[in-house]
Amino acid sequence: MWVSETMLQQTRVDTAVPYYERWMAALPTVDALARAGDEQVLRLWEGLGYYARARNLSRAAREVRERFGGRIPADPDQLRTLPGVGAYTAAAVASIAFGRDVAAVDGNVRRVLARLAAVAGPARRPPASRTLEALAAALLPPGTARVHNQAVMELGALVCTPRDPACAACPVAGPCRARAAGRPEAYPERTQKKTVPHHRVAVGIVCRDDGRVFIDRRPYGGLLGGLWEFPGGKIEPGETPEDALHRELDEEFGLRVAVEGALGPVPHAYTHFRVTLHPFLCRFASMVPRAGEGRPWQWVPGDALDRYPMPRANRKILAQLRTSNLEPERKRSPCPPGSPT
DNA sequence: AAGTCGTGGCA
DNA sequence: TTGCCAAGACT
Repeated sequence: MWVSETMLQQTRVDTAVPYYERWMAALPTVDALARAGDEQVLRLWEGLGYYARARNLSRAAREVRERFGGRIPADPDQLRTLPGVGAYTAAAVASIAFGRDVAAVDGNVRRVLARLAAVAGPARRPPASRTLEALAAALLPPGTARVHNQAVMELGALVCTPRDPACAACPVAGPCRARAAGRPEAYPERTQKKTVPHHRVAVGIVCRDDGRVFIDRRPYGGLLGGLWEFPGGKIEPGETPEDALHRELDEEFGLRVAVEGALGPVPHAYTHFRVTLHPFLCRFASMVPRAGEGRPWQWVPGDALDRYPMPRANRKILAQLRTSNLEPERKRSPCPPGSPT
């Protein structure tokens, strides 16, 4: 339940299911998770997004071992102290896995209750959020949390949907005040969205004559933290993609390359900005590594790239490379033949 | 309180 | 193409 609820944060069930099956097969117990390395954990998580969830999950497994004797606590307040476990996940695990009588309030529940009681204001922020939490607790029939929580979430997911809710099929259409008011989809109130910035990024697939490719590891804590990627960086105003590539490779790694060809631009959308990747196939020329604490990097065989956790956008580039005619003349071995899974 | 943090499906 | 959003947590 803990793993599945974590995977389901901001993620659709259909998306999470195959990841869940694969994860539980590889790491079936808290102890197995506690002993697993971040490399394996992130590889299992690759493609699901919000990678802090995976890092927190393995950290929390170690805490369960050390602080709770290897037993996942049943008390929501204790669950809540584990990294990555917030109010919703604590309540979901406590109620569904352990039968505790606590209301789990997720986005579905907020929407259902906001409509049922016509609660004004953005549902995720006070004072509406407090009203909705109190309402959820008050409407929870004692002794039924395990089924009740899932029923309300399911109602929100299948019937009381964000747009065009199926009120005709709703078991609580009668007392629903938003429906009575005529516009159920007006609840909960939307918060205004900002227009997302768009960045252009140059990316280098840098190959050596021995068929190895350069990758670096993104710092923990930030965007795509802990994942490996092809080097590169933001294209500044007035700069060509190729100029940006040479500048970034030199600045970050002291890496000099010869560009052998360009791949098509790869569009990719993150949560709060969009990027267009401009990938270049490059031949390694020289490298004078920077002194100090740069980010980790290494040369890996092209066919080993699928063993490293990488961002989705990098996999897109790799897939494009395989279907292009841009692969360079080979001296000894292919560069990179990598067949990502 | 408001920003950060992925990805894929859909209109 | 663009915006919206989906079983949130953390800073």
